[in-house]
Amino acid sequence: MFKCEGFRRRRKAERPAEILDAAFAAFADRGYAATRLEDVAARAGVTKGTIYLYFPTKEKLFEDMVRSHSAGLLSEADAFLAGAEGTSADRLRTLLHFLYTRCVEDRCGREILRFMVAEGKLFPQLVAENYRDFVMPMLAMVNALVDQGVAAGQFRADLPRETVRIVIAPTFFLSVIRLIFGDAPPVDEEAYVEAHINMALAGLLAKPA
Amino acid sequence: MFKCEGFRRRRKAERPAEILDAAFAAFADRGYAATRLEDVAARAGVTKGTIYLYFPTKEKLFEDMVRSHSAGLLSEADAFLAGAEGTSADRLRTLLHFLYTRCVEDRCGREILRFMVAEGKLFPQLVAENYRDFVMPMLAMVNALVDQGVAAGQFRADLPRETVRIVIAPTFFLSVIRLIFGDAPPVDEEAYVEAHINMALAGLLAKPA
DNA sequence: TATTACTGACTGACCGGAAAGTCAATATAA
DNA sequence: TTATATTGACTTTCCGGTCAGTCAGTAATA
Repeated sequence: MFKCEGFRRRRKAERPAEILDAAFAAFADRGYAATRLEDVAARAGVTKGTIYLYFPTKEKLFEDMVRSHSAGLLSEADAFLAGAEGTSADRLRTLLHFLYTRCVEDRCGREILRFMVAEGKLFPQLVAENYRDFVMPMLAMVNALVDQGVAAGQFRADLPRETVRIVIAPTFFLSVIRLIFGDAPPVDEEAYVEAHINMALAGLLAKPA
Repeated sequence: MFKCEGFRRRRKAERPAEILDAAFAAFADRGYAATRLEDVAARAGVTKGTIYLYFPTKEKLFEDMVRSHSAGLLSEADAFLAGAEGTSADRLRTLLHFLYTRCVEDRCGREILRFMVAEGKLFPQLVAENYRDFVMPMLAMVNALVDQGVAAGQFRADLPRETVRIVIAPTFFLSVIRLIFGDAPPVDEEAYVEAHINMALAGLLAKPA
């Protein structure tokens, strides 16, 4: 038997997401330990008691927040790359562009990285989950792209293992820079991205015969 | 009139360093907010009251700890690079080797990065200091190396700006990986370093005529 | 050398405020 | 009137910071 839809019911359905969003903002701002649940509550426009109607503890709230904010990134990457056409070099450019916009530019992607670095020790399960569900498939995706490039004769055949991680490392570096320096990082981002693509292709492309 | 040297005097001289070391271990383990001064005291083999004989507040203790643990890194790098001989490529290898051993392998270097990412917002002055005293001179050093390589005709002349940051980015990436995953990171480090040097040189070296 | 007086590094009990988590009371939609 | 989403005061625990007291180690005296 379904209850009638109404205002209270709608609130109840929306509360968890509202609280999770508030939690993201609060935890990102001050870190797990220093964030008070009353801060989270205030941001969500409720009081502390309400949070406990939907989340049993502060820890669980944090974990659910990270999960809800990292889900979806991967499928997005998949879709983004599936639509990419052209040479292997073109597809690599597309991928790096995606990483820069979605994982560096976008605050959510960055802050997830901060949570991993800053709070990972307290939430080892969350770290493992994130690696399994996001990092590994992402690396596999890049690996596949590189393998295709090699198979097509466009990329060098003698690439050392781990080359893929080297290729994407600069995106993480810029993320870290922005985590540390906020939105006014001491880096010329446009030139940085250009230098990155330049160097990645120099390392990957097969020498013209 | 100088007092006689004695046991008590010696302790007093050594206490600050002992407390700073204990603080490093404690803060690195649990983060700034979650670390209790009694943890620090216990690690140093004293009680909380003693800490306050040498440091006015928890914040100041943290700041002094970071300063004491990041000082020296730069002069070390300077010395390391000054002793490097050979081609520009050789000198670059030497530099990357230094970064990997001193800033990635060594726990101290890594944890400083964690402090910047995790606690930087609370200690903006510390961030600025670290950038000014360590990151900037370090970048200048690498820049000088690259410029020499270009001048000597060993490196390409048309390198985009920010290339230097791209070159050292993979060392930071590995640091982050180890901060997140501890001492058993899901990376083949030897292959990683090889791939890094390989790609850096591919991007930098002038094409043989 | 033996005794005594003194110093100061160190202690640990204590305070006040803050924050996680609880629950009886309230308010409001139906 | 009933059901329930929400509140906010309350309890408990914890921790940064304080300070009066302790006692090992040193110097002065006999």
